[in-house]
Amino acid sequence: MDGEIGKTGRGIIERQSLHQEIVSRLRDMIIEGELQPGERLYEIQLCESLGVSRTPLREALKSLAGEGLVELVPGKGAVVRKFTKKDVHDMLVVIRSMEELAARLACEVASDEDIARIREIHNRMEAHFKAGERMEYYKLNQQIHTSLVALADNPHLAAFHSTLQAQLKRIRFIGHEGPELWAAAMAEHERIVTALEARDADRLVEVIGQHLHNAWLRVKEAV
Amino acid sequence: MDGEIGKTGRGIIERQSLHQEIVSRLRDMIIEGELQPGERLYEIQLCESLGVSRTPLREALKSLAGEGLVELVPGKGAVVRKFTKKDVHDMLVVIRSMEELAARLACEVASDEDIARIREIHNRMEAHFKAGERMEYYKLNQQIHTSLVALADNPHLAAFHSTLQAQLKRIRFIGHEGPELWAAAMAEHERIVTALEARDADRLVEVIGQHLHNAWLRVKEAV
DNA sequence: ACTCATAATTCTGTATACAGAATACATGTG
DNA sequence: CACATGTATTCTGTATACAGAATTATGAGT
Repeated sequence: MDGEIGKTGRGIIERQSLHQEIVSRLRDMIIEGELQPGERLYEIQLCESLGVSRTPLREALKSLAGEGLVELVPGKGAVVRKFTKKDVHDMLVVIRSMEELAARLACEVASDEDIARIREIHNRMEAHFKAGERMEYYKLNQQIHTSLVALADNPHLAAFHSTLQAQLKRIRFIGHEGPELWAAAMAEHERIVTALEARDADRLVEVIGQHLHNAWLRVKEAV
Repeated sequence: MDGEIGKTGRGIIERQSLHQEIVSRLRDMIIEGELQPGERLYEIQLCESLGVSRTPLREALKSLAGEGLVELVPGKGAVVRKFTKKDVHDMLVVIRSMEELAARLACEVASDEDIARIREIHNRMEAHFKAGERMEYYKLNQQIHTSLVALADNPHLAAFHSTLQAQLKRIRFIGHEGPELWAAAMAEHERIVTALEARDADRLVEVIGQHLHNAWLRVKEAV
């Protein structure tokens, strides 16, 4: 594979700052489980596999620490952050509250076009669901939640939501629910989009709350 | 003044990692307005004033970028983040939602001793209010909000709240309300603590929501 | 064989050095 | 005098080098 990024990306786009590239690269490695929770990150080792020197790598690790994906132990270095069951629960409580807030705001300020776009994503997601394409479904699932929060037109809320979602991604990646739970999640999404289209804030909040409560039930055993 | 930190702190405590020291030092400089919003941060200049080399300084800037206090413009470096009126409003909306969530959780899980400790902080704050000691009041004000969130026993919520509070600190620092607004804020705090002691979640949420809504009214002109 | 001490190695933390990009300034031209 | 262009300087981005701490390996003593 040889995934060096040091000399790639020189083509059409003038490269979007090496820093960002290292960060998102490492983020993906953590989320996809290539770097496992609790695993110590040896700098030189990572440098070689990424084709970068230590200085930018260390800076990237500092950024990831800010996102809560790695932990910096002084004198020991970086470790992939480990989440306990309580951590996951706590995070879901917070993300639920954030999405509920976003829901209320979105019902007020979102344009009809924005809402239509959500419906469109939802439809595509349903297609992947029916086709049993887990990965594609999963990605659109993330996207629909992100888009919903974006409708609230509150960048700060969106930022917090985004980092929380990144932290949870790793967990949800594991949480392979069976077909019946999957179908239930899909149905919840349908209710969410419907409530949004009706701009029924109270109902939307209730449905989203339920959806994330169920999300906890779905993953709680897996953690 | 000569506030170098490169060779200090070698005494009793073995020094709490230079990185953290630089970060909190810069954070203070930003919050207290020594580094003004929009101001470009020249690395070498900062290095000299802090007595540190560029490498750890740059790493600290990356951390601060994660906290949202500085902005990293690729090819240009770090700039103290500038907040618009909408930014401040958006942040207060989010922090309000977080504190409301914390309030509900706190009413359930907080111990009587924890609540008593909040009352104790409140009393000290009231004393400073009566004595007209703004700075001491201000610090305890921050502390009481932080402590309230801590009662919810949700570290993730607490972390987000903390970074938001840091970002807002700079603003509130400016927002010097007159005596009558100050008294109103004090009265709101009294109601908050009372509701907490009664573990009346609904009322607590309402009062906190009002308090932060008023906080917006108090600072909106100053931004 | 086990334990403790000591040496060797490895890794982190920091400083310095160099290359490329951005900015500012000065000079020349219409 | 305005504007463009070339040059010089400054700053960022990255790599390398060195010092100190942590970890692991080694060996002597019991």
